[in-house]
Amino acid sequence: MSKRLQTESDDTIEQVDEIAQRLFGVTERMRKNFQETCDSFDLTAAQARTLLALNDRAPMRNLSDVLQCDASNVTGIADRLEAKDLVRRETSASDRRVTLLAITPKGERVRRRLQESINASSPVNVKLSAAEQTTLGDLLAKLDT
Amino acid sequence: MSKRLQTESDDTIEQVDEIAQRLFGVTERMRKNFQETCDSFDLTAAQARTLLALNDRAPMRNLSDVLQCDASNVTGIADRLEAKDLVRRETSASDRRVTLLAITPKGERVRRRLQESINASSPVNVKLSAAEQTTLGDLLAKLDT
DNA sequence: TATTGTTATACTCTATAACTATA
DNA sequence: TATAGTTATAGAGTATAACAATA
Repeated sequence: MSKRLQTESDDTIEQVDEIAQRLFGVTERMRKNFQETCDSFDLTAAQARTLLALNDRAPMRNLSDVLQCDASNVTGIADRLEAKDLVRRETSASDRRVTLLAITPKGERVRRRLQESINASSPVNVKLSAAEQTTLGDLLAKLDT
Repeated sequence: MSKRLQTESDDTIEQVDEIAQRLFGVTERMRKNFQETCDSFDLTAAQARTLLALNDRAPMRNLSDVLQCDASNVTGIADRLEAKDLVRRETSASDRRVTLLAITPKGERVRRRLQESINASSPVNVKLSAAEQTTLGDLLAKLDT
């Protein structure tokens, strides 16, 4: 292998590594941003994610899939959201084993403000034009397949 | 505000949210990929990150900055890497308070194979062309400022 | 006085296993 | 027999505080 080709290969590897580092860096910052927003709403990240995932109502089991955590964790999250009157537990009519988490009117108001706050402060929204956002979305979609 | 403008605004918000979700999704998969590679090398993620950060030798304090963790954590990481003969502790000649972590020949071989394995399996490398990688890198750089 | 690395300890997050009530 | 949710408990990861050695 010639020296020139070797160099090109090294450049490629470095670019891949640099992009990976930046991906982690960007999402880490967005994660911290999310955490700060959660703090200002007096919610843990898990509680906020649950609220955002709750369009209307959903089985608790369903939520553990969305949150990518064990079902046992959802119990505590639901307890604390219920204590804040942001969600309430309902027994499913069709399967009495299933408990649905339903968002309350207060929870719906919080959810909406939370979503707005997150999107408004998102670097994706602040730093990129609409066209750049589309390009980024397409590239990420490729990575996601 | 007209109905049409309202709709456009909603579309933008949805796009921002979708891109954010995909960013988290992509990095989460890369993180899992990294974890699997670490497992196959019988290293924890923290040990692997330390090894990758160690070009030659570095003060332990320096490493806690790079790893973005408390200095007290580096002690344990160094203990286990030293037990595997991948690094060794050296006292700095210029400041006897400072302990340097120096990579061993065995550590250097492992580090190289680890880096190759990670880059080769990276979605950035596998799923994107060189041109797309450059575009992605530029967009991430914008997000990172 | 301040800093490096160490130790002991505590806290958070998450998973596992056993349990109940339903199916 | 299998599944939804609960409970108790254990593990990993990380941070805080006190300490010895050195600057």
